[in-house]
Amino acid sequence: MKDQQAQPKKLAGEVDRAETKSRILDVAEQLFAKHGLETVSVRDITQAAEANLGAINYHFGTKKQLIAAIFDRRLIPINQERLDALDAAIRAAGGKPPRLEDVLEAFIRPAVRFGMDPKLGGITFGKLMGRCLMEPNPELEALLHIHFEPVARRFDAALMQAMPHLTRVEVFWRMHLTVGALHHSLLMLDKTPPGRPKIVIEFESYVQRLVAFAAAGFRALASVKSRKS
Amino acid sequence: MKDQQAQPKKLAGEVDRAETKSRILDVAEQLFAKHGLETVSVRDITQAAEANLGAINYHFGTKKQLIAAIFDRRLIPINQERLDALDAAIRAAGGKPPRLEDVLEAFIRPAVRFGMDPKLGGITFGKLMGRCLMEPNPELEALLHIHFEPVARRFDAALMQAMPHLTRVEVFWRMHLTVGALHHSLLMLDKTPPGRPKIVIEFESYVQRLVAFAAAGFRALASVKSRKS
DNA sequence: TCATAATTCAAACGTTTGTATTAATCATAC
DNA sequence: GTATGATTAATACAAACGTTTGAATTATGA
Repeated sequence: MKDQQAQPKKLAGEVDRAETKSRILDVAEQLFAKHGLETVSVRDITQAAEANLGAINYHFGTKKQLIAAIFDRRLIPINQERLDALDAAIRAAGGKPPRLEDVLEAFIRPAVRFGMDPKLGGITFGKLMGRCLMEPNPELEALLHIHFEPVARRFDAALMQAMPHLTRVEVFWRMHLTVGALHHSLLMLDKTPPGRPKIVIEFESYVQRLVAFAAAGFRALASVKSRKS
Repeated sequence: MKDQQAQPKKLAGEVDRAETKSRILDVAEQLFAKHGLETVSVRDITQAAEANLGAINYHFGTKKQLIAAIFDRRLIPINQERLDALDAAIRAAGGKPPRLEDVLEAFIRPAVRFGMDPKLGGITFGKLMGRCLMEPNPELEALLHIHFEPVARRFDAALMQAMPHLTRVEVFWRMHLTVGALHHSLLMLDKTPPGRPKIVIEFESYVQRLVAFAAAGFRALASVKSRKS
């Protein structure tokens, strides 16, 4: 019935509209980002994607597997670009420890770049990611762990080189503060500040702000131990 | 039937166990913090609280009103303590602008203090708060807005005095990065770092870390505009 | 053209959800 | 005690959920 879907479609009258499967992926990503994983039902998705109710179960198996597919599609390129950028930062340092700002930028920039505007308007996946980092769903947690574990390992090592005075636990700590700030800001980007006018974000300066904020935090906390406690 | 619940109970054989209503509040707070608002059903709560299924609807009206009651119970004292601490910081400055660290500590310390250990083990409300800040539930958003709007207004003003070079939008921005870092860290506190041993947190040094991280971020970003963009 | 596989479709399944209902129990005031 | 209002209890309800099913439809390869 649906076993050999290695080649879901050979070649036929395409161009009319995207395949059902990818249409569902796009629509589901947007709805999940806007309203949350549990709030959005498979009926919401299939209706918005102009597909049949059974389409999600047919193409993905279950709702959870659809969610996993959405994360796979975004997280794999994001984390690949992170590792590439980290390699470049280490290479640029030429034997010496990499610059703290370069390491942080290697981590932050891909999240912002892929988090926004993949032909869908706005921040979409960035918001989805922010929400799901906070959610207690254990299966989702396991999925994210698989994606992030190798990335975290390499960035931890690089950060310990860039900040030799910090222990592993302290780097772990500060990195989590950075991740929190990053994703919270991605989520808040389209909220209006106290003064009504909508906030405008320019990609490059946004990344620089985040990097500067995080880098300062890393350096400041390096001396907190000698100041207090 | 249940209209005049001004005096839910006069005075009788208490001490055996807490009232049903407050028992539900405690249990629901813990379950919501651990598993999320949508995942936990009213049946989960009433069973864990050893109450009848109808108890939530009887005492609170609806599940959403129970959630609102949970937030009211914690947020009112937290934000009151924030405002008191802010007053103290301004008073301590004696006419001059308050110290940045004092303002940030006035905001952060109550969240950590009330977020953890109100006779329940662990971080409980801190986690719940972190999750719900990210959630797209519009009614919840409205509830949080009511609680935070006056607090945000006063802290914005104080931060603009402490950092006179920053515009209102820039303060808004940085404050959100700080809030993101704060709540993400509260959520992550009981996760284990890469090295297996569970992380131990000491209240005072934890607060100082967060304050130092945020203050450094505020100061660093003050000069980002002249550096780039 | 015909057989075969892939996809779509409409309908139904069994759970679980939050809430409402109605009667029983309890404590208090007269 | 007895009447009154507050609480608890057991059950019922309609709606929504994710998933399954089997037939109808479409596209593909011989």
